[in-house]
Amino acid sequence: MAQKDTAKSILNAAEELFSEKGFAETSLRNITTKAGVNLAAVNYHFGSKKELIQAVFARFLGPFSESLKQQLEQLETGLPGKVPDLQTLLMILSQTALLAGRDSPRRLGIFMRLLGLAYTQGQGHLRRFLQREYGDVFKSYMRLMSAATPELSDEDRFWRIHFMLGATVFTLSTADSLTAMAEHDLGKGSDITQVIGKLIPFLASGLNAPHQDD
Amino acid sequence: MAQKDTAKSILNAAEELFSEKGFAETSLRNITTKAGVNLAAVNYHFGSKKELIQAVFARFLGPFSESLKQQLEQLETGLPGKVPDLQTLLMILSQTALLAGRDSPRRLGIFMRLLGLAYTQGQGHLRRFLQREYGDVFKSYMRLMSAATPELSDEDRFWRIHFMLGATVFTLSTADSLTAMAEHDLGKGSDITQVIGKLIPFLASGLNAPHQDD
DNA sequence: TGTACATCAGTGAACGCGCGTTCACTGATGTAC
DNA sequence: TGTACATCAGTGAACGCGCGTTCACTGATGTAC
Repeated sequence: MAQKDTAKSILNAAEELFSEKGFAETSLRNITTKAGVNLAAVNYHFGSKKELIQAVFARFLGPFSESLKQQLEQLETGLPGKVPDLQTLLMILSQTALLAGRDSPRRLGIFMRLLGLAYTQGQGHLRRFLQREYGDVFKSYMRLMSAATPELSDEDRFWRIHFMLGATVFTLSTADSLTAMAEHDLGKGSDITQVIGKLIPFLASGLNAPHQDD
Repeated sequence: MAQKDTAKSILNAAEELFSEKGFAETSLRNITTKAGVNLAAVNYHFGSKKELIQAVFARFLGPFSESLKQQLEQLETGLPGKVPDLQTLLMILSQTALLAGRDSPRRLGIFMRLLGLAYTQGQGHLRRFLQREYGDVFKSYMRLMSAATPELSDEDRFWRIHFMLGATVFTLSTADSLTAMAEHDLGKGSDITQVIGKLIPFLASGLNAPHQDD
């Protein structure tokens, strides 16, 4: 095996296995067997299992957040002083995500599953890592979101953005089994681009729902 | 400790720890220490860790599904031949869920976190168990949902129901940290009933979004 | 009413196993003089 | 150009540890005659 291939095949195997089974249920022996490399190579290249987990996220989120940052800057210089509308913002986010996962059609689904796991499983180190590395781009995007929905109260916007996040992470992360179900029950398969196409009107409509008093 | 208390305190401790850390990350030693019982008591009362996990779900879902089944039957006998509308169906579901978690305000959030874990973590045995035990009530409810949204194509309905499910499971399962965030960022706390109150208009609006061609 | 036995909830200690990590080592490649 | 040394990627075997499970056992309660 040529140099550098070892680290790469560890990342590939880890990404897939983590997304299928979760972090704790996936052992380094699972990963190195699948990758066809020596067990000790994980600790040699990444230091520890925790750092391997972070590296898996960084490989996806690094390019993604870079590309998102550029898009947002272009928007600013293209239309100085103007605020992009909601539709534009949602499109930018989904296009950037699709682009970041373009290596394989399953990649985005796999990554969404990882993101869901990061939220639901313990892994405090992972949340701190994500916050530290990508917190700034996230905040920029959120500022634009606020500007694009001036009619919403801060409270309604806060909650509805999280409703959107939930619908997105959950359905894209289970997109594999959902499309299989749709194929079986309705005779209509779909790929992740089509699912996103169905998701966006749902999200936009939910976000703009009339305010309802408690 | 009086008889039967041992099994109950194991269930209490397991429910809480599983929801905090996931199934694999929670050891029987964690659970029995927290419950203040002997390690071997888990296998004595439940047989194995897998069966303990199922028992945790059964304790919540048993009463929940019974109560939901009754509500649906009452609906049928109260308005024979008529189909309940979407608003009614959503209300019934959320009321039943709130009722099933009434022991403590945190209970419903805890259970939603468990449900999210059941989806995202391996646990094939758990999905089979849930399907076998509660598949029928689920199907009845879905039939009513279809009847209540005749204007939607089967495909749009299928996907939008899963978008709703995602938004619900995700936000209710992280409701603790989200309300803390809302309190910190906006100075406005909220309990789970209020979150559901905000969620329902979002879901109803998303489900009824205009159809958009791919 | 008293005795013998059965059932039951719970216990303490040990079992083998797979885990993440460590470490001394190898062999190939690069660098200095 | 040749030799000595340093760096680097990767290896094989072992480490101690916490895991789920098992098992022989105890002591209290219930049942039969």
